[in-house]
Amino acid sequence: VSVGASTGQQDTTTHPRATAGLARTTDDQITLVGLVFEAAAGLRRNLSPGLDCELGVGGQSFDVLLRLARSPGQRLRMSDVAAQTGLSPGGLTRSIDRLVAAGLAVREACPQDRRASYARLTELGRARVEDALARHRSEVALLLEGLFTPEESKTLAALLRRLRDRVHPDAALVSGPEEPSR
Amino acid sequence: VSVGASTGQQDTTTHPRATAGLARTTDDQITLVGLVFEAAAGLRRNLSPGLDCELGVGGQSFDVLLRLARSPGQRLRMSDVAAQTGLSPGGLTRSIDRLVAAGLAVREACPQDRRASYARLTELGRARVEDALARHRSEVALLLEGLFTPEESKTLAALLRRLRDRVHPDAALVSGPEEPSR
DNA sequence: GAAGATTGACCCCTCAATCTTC
DNA sequence: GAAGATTGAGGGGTCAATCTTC
Repeated sequence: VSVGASTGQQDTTTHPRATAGLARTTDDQITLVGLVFEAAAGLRRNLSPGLDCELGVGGQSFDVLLRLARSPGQRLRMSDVAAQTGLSPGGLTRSIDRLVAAGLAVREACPQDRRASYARLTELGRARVEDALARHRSEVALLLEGLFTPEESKTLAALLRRLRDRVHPDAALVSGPEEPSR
Repeated sequence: VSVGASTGQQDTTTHPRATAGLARTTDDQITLVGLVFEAAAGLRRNLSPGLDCELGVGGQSFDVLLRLARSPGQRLRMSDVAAQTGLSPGGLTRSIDRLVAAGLAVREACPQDRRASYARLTELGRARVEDALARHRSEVALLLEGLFTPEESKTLAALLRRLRDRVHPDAALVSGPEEPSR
């Protein structure tokens, strides 16, 4: 996808008609969506390399690893991870395959429902997540240094959270307080 | 990449210690970055199908097409498109390949620099972009209906633009006022 | 030698079909 | 029959190597 918000600060009325008839009416909403995509892509390109080398399994696995790490018992059912991360079932299967191959996670059978299975972080996996998270923190801090005041940061987070809850509500589902398990 | 901002509204103090020792200290900045990724992923999954079927060439080409459409003469040098979209040179080559195969764009030699080449939208390409943009507009409007007040929308866009300019400055580079070209 | 573009090798995701278990 | 998970096929991306032109 990726939609362009592109045009600089003074979007409208820069170029009455850009050569042909393509309207330059940059709807606020289209611009907004484009900015989200561009910001995400920019962040990704800035932050991926660090996570990649820290995890050894492609930075895209970080999301999955983090979800597991934040869950009680460091384990989650496959389909729950898929819902939270937004990955397709197939994509998640392969993602867990890689983590298993790297020794960062293991699969466990689910006694209550023999169709389902859990993915659980290994000790190595837990350690790697912590390392990667630490590095991620410092890289983010460096990248965003001086960009927002605390209030701005708060405002941005609140608005983004509202957007996220609209377009990807499952991402907010954290495993919730269950019995500490084991 | 994709980092989890995950936890719902009441982030902190939901789960004093999630079974093991992984700190639940959700730094504001980490959360912010995670929210950007989650919002972008959510928007993508909501909006891609529409663009896909409207363009016939995978919705991810929309960004490239839009950049071309917004440029004078509907053409841009390959490397400029790559910089604006954030695609790698190789990725852009293949993306243009697909557009050419679909009849939406053509390659043109650059007289001033025989190393470079232009990608230019065909008439069909221009028409498709307009159709896709129209559909995109209505889908976005539907998706974001009632989410933000105009002021909130403005605030969010301003903050996101600042973030985007930090992490992906080239995205703002629009071809700028040149001679209308033909 | 550096820059613009392309190609080959490879990684990762999605979709649809399949199998098992509810 | 529906849900959870996996697999095969295929699309689309990156990186490194290469070729041409500056």
